[in-house]
Amino acid sequence: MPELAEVEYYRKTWDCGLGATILRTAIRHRKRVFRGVDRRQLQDRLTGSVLLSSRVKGKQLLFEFSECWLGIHLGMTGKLRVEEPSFRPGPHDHLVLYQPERSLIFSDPRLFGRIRFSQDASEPDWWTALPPSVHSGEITRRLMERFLARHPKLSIKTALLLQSGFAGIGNWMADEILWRARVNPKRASGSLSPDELGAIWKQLRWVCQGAMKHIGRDFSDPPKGWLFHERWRNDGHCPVHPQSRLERQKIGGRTTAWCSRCQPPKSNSSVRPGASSARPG
DNA sequence: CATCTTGTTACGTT
DNA sequence: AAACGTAACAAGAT
Repeated sequence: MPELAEVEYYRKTWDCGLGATILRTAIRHRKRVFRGVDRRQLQDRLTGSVLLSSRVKGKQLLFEFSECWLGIHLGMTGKLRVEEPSFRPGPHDHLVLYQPERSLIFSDPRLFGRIRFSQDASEPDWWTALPPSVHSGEITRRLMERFLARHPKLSIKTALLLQSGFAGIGNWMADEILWRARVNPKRASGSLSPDELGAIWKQLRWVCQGAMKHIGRDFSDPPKGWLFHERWRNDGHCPVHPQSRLERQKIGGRTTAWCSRCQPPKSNSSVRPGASSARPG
């Protein structure tokens, strides 16, 4: 589930543990979320250390401790949460950090998530090597266009899901952006006009900002009018064309929803009914 | 029982 | 060498 704003929300759930010591830890051994990590070392280092800070980059999380760094990727079903100090982990609770006043929990039933670990003095290499978040300001329209030019044959939907270029964008955000930009998800990245690229850029920023404001703040849904509310439904309809059933198809292996009226297969740049009033931004 | 899933990654092909 | 397409990963929901 977690994309940009969901990941930011989960990052904040552990804020209550900032400045507090880890008294002990519990992990589920033999789980693939720890692949490549020395579990013993992880537990030794975390025990007695203090949670100092946290940061997010795309869908990746980094927690700074006084003795080490803990990286978390939530995968498809990962979550962070907080429970009482006496918490007893269940089958999907892979890492528990016990503090005097609470326990911090990482759980992930589907095991696509991943834990990373480092004892380096400064930010670990695997963190600094990650591309900046798509909404960070380091990503410019020029960078976006250069990235798309390197993947000219990919559908724009598939390209938006590449974390090397759009760190943080996930399946629903990509659909939301393309619907608002009125670009058909199957369009080849290399076929997009400057106007279409401009619309994608604008809506990319708008959707990121809106997601952070609503979901990132308290995990509340985005406002009415977002494709978000319709795209999961089997009988979802376009928010601006209530009579138009959303198209649904797999593109690049992911379920994609779009409105055939807003997002026709070929661009029709001449006529865009309702373009000015129907959508924010 | 069959099919679906809001994410990567490995691997073979172009 | 890159870019590209697809299977695989695992487990719960429908």
